[in-house]
Amino acid sequence: MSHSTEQTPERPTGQAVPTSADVARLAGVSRATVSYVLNNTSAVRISEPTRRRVREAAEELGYVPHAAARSLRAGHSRMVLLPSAHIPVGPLYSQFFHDLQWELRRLDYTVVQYGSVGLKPDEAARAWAELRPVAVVSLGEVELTEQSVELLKRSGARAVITLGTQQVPGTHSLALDQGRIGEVAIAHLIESGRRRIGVVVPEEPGLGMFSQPRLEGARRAAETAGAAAAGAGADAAGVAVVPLPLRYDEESADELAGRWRELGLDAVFAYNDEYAMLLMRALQDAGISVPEETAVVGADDLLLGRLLRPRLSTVHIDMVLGRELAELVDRAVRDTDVPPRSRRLLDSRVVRRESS
Amino acid sequence: MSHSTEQTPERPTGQAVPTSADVARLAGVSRATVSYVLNNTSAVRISEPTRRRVREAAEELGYVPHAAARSLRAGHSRMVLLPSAHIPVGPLYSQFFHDLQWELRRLDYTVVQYGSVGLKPDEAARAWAELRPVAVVSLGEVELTEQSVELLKRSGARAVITLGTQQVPGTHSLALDQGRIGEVAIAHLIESGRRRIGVVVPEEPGLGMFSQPRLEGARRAAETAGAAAAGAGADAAGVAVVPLPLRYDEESADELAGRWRELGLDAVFAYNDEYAMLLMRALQDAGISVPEETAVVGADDLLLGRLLRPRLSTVHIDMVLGRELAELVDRAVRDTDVPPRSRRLLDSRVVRRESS
DNA sequence: TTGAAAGCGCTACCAG
DNA sequence: CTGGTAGCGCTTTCAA
Repeated sequence: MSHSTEQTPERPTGQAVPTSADVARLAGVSRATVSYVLNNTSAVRISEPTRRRVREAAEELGYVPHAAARSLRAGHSRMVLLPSAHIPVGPLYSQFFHDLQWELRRLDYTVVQYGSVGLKPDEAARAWAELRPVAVVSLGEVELTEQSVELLKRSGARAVITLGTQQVPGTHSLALDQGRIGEVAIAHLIESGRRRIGVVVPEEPGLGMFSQPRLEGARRAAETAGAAAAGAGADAAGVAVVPLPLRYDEESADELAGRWRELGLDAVFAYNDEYAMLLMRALQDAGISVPEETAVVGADDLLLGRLLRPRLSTVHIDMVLGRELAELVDRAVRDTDVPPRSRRLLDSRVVRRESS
Repeated sequence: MSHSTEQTPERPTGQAVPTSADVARLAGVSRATVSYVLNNTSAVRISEPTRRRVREAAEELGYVPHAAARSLRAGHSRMVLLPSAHIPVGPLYSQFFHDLQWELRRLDYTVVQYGSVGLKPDEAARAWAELRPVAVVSLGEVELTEQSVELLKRSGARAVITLGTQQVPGTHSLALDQGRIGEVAIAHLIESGRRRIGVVVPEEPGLGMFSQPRLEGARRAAETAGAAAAGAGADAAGVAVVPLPLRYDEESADELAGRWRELGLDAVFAYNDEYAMLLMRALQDAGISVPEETAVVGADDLLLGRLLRPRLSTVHIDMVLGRELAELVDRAVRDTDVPPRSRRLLDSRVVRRESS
């Protein structure tokens, strides 16, 4: 209310974004001093009165440093970029995501999700590179090619980390090992004496990344069991795995249930709990008894599985800790020489309830 | 493989991020020319051979422009910042989110989600302001105060848009009107002859923003009905609305169902379909018949509601179009003088099935 | 203890 | 048609 600067009506609506120079002027010091004070630069000693004047001036003007200018000067940023696309994901995934962001922030990174819907891999990588992130953590929504990674690294990214099945050179890839989910599900069903096992493969776009590895894992488990049984001379050699395309709607489920008997299946791994609920309903409506005639296993261990009747057996997934990943990012950023290696960070186990 | 620049082994691992100067050098032109070519500046004509040389050089080096430098120079960015927190949200919300991003990108904005978990309103606003976004679209995860908005605007944000119930001065606030959801649900139940109506209020943190308005809407509907009935001399004056705190787990639901009869309720609006499923299961297990003894209404019109028995009545929510919002953002950014006004962009209607 | 000045990468004026 | 150059906001030597 009492500042001489008020008499400059050249900018109608207070459009001027205050800079450190403005702060310096108001505090009667140089821009350098402002920078020292506001960043608590320890290498230099500023008198307490000066500090206060600077701080008050900054407060007064509502000064906020310009991140772009800062990182331009510094030659690097502390931005971790998480590409995000449109994937329908459950509470597990989103919890993990949340933890990751939280931990990265604790380590003083600026976490930014970059919506990359509908961009081709190289376009996407380019767009990310423009922001000069210090690290990119791709949860697999967007496919990374080798040259994408190359581009990112050339643009200053000190760590590129991928979650998912892709194994791209130059990245730290954390295998979420979706295959294991299918594997344990099918192993459980075989152990329960089932022999012709359906595996639901959602037709929704964007889910292939999860469903394909699960299907492959299922096949692996069947082969393993077959080989073991053959070796033992048992009769289990003939385990069949049948892919079952399914859309997430009633019509598709009813259609599938309608031809269930001709498929001759005695069990199904339904991709996840939600698809399991859908399919189980359709099966029951079609007069197929669960688990007697057909066993059903979901995945994700959602609450809703316990609410169904029969209670749904499911694959419980231990999601990688956001904390662990955050620390990997930090280490990779600090020592560029952490060798890009793969680790598996997801384990799965069957929770048997009543549907299998 | 054949460049004279290869003989500069000063930087071991190709650490150098190529700049426009590098491109210029390689192409044998000035940095200005590089800029013109790469931005297709129409105000200036560059010969085709030169253009090609520049493009090839850029390609060669893997040059990617530095967004920070660019926007520093330009004095503004085209970044739209979406604060994101940890809210368990359904497919509606995430579809909307996706559309919004898509449309904003079409309008040539850079959309960035900024994880703002655990930041106080003013800290958050400051962090956002450092990035100098041209617009901020808060979907309500983080509370915006009047001075937050002031700060953002002073930092160059030309539009601050809030979705949610908050009505902050200086923002375009799009009322998602959660209240209306409770309103239509309760109106429907009253119309069906129910008089003592429970309203589930989730205890999960972060949901208050949705649940409180829904509860208030429910109360409003009850009052309205009461007044109308009193005016008509009818016996409906005594509509009671009872808040029912509930955690999203079986224990909490069983506990609630256990004292259901003493609550003397003949209907319940269960916040959404998932809570409805949880509660309905608990009620049925406790021997309460649905809908005879107690009617149940959910919200969100999820597929799972149709899979339940009885089929779940629900409130279908017409979510605001991402497209519409994107256009509002664009208009607000271009004409600063679009008056910040409120609009309601969500409508709701009851889908009656079997549970009510 | 503080100030002057250089320069990060980029674009937009003006000269040539 | 192309090149030189100033300057966006910031940090950080180097001098005073």
